[in-house]
Amino acid sequence: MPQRVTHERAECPVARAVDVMGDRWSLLIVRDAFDGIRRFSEFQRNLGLAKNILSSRLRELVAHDILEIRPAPDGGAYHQYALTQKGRDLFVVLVSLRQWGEDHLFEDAEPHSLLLDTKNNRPVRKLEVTDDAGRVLNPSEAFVRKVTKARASSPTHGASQLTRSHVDR
Amino acid sequence: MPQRVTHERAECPVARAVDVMGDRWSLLIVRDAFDGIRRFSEFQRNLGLAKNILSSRLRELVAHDILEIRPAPDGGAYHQYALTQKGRDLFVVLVSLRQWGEDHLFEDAEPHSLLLDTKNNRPVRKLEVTDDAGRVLNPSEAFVRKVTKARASSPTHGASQLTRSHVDR
DNA sequence: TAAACTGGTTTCATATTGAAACCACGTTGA
DNA sequence: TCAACGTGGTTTCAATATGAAACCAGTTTA
Repeated sequence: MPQRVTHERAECPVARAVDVMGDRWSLLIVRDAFDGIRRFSEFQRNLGLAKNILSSRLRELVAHDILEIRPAPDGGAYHQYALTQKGRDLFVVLVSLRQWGEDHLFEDAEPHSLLLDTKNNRPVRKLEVTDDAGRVLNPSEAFVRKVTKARASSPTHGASQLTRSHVDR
Repeated sequence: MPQRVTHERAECPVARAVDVMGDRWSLLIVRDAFDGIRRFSEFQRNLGLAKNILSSRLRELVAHDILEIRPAPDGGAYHQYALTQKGRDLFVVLVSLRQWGEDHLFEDAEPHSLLLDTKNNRPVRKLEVTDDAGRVLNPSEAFVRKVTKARASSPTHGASQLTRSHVDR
């Protein structure tokens, strides 16, 4: 009985983020929102996904406070889906995915859309991971420190949090 | 008849990237690979996903040249899954997701793992999108320019590439 | 006032996911 | 030496998610 595996309570922020945004449509919906798309039918036309799926994804994104519903600005009957601050903060994620895609998912001569800055119409700079002094870090120069159990007051002291079910799946 | 919608040939690099990495497991497998995980059973134990799914995801990641299979370093019978350069280039994507998760998916007092730089054990700096001169850009200061049809030699001249099926779905 | 559009929901078929059983091979270790 | 165990899977089958299409109520538009 496969119920969807969830990482909602994971201690790893990547896992939680993937839990929320790690599907085939949510990130593309947010991308379109950055491009100014606001209405159901626009999303649907642009993305070419089924209406029921779009409906369900929009509902989830609103529930996660990534999009919010606003009344139509012209007083019309419909409403809009707009990015919240939490949604706008996905900008870097989208840019990183875009840059990786540009670098690795297109043939050399193949054209792709470009992210330009409004001021001088030039491509955005390549993102880099840096230390707190601004020095560029490659993957081998960083590591993940697992959450440290609260010192001297650990509730479930010795028991590893990594313990998992022991069935053979 | 729902066959999986694909964005393989999209002109938008984000769409292609999501097509490859936009599922519940691929990014987490790559995350674990960054943490030094190499073996089938380690991935399985760490992620707690079913073996058939892991098997299929590893196969896809290898097919996409994000992971590669290497012989066991100790000459053993098993083999390893190691990141390729294309896989290592996902580092920024993972870091951006991590930072978004840290900022928006944890309660204030709730502990989470941390990405530190090896040199001085301090958290990595927050990623920022900048223009080509290094000036920080917020989402409203950038825009996507769609691929421009080759000037003066457009093959399918007037036909919009955004045309989609017209059925009501 | 009828036609078209908007923003959905419902229905139903197919695809994907997940758990568990199974399996071949290699290694321990008694 | 041979039984038990671990590894790295594949197979089977049930449950869930996705997608296409039909449907629908309310709103514009002609």
